[in-house]
Amino acid sequence: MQPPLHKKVRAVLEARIAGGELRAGDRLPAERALQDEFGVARSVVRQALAGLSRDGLVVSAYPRGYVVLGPRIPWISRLRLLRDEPWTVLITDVKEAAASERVAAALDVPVGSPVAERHSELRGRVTEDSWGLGLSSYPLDLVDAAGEAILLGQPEIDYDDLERAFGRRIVGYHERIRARLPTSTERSRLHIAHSAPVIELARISRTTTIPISYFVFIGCADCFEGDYLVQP
Amino acid sequence: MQPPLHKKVRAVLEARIAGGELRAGDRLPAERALQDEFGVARSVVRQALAGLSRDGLVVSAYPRGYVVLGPRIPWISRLRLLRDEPWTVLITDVKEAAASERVAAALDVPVGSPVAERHSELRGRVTEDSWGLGLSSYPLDLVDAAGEAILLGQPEIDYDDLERAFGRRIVGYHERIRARLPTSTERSRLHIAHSAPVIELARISRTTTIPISYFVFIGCADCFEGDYLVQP
DNA sequence: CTAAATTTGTTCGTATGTATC
DNA sequence: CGATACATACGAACAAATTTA
Repeated sequence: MQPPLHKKVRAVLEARIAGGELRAGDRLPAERALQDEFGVARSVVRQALAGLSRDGLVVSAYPRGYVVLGPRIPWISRLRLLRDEPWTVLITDVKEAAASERVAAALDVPVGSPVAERHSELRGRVTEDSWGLGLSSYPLDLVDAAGEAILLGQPEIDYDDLERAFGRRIVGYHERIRARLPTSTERSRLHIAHSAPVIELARISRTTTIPISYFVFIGCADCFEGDYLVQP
Repeated sequence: MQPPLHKKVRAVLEARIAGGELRAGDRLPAERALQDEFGVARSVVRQALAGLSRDGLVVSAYPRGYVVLGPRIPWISRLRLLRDEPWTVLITDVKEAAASERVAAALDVPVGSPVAERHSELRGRVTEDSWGLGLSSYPLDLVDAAGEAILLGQPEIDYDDLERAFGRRIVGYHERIRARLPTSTERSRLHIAHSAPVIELARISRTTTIPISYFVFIGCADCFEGDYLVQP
């Protein structure tokens, strides 16, 4: 059970964009050129491009190729940062915890079940302002020791890691965006006023049968916007 | 230059969901069954299903078929209504106007150019509460008389109408979601408190070269959430 | 101004893999 | 274990739109 080809192609292109090899405004090589380079069918290349387009990294400039839009923040690629300042992601805490009611409902496990929690924070690199708070939760009663090591030990986790930890393929995720006023905790951690709204993104990643990850990100409403490219 | 097949298939399935022929929780016919029914290739069926899935109307329940999630509000299908009450859409005003700075920037036309404006309102059918306000703007200097008639005359406009009015294919759109506090006008029209945030969705539809529609929807933050299904 | 080249979009057909029941 | 149904993958051809020669 190896990862599908289109994911590999996509990962390579993503790395080239993140690494600066392809910059915003650049044109991607033509589909047929990528087809030849990777030795795959054109449909595979197109699947990869569709994925990059969904995440806002590239856009089709038909019929002049695909244009790079620029790098995004990993795992919240559909939230666009409205600041020019460079940012940094801090993993502030990684621990085992008992599932709260909300997490339990999202992950479809009993309240109090063991979950891995990964707290993160996004902040500006210059001003050191905190722009957003993240929390990922993973059900621990579904993984073995090796999986637990991935979820609780690694500095960073991407989707491939997640699939390895659970030994299952992620078939999709469901993302919800809401706006609301901040709680007092959020106000103090994000240093925002009582009346400044926050934007909340909640994502449940699913295998074919069960949810395996619940991610919530809360950011200042004036720092982020949801950003979706849709091809009808 | 007729519309692509996958759009036709999608339109038929959309109509079946909107019309109640397919209800939430139902399973869609298998891809191969649809392939036979419509007499198209399976890739075409899959394109149609991918589109429905993006709009939150169906979801893949691999490998048990596609499941219907239920009808959505047209042209804001990616905003999910958080109320159970039935809703209704009112076209409150249709007129020619001069492009404001914001509209002009979005549509890439000079400030003051003629645009068609379509104001709409979404409200609960029982309580008659107003939940959201919509405004679509279309550049009029790019259409002929027939196009103008469509943009300024028809009761409802969908994407096919738009393509007819401009004689060009819409290749995609860019949707942005933001949260903010309401303006005084919005407060009074939506009957919300000063501190209750609103969610703002802005969408630019584009042909290959130019934007041809700018749509802004503003809703109470506690009435709507962005709702995105992503298949990585 | 026209024609060719380029590149994505659409569509077809087929085959095999994989998860669920 | 077999049937079902989606996921992945290959290959090919033509259409449509833009740029270039």
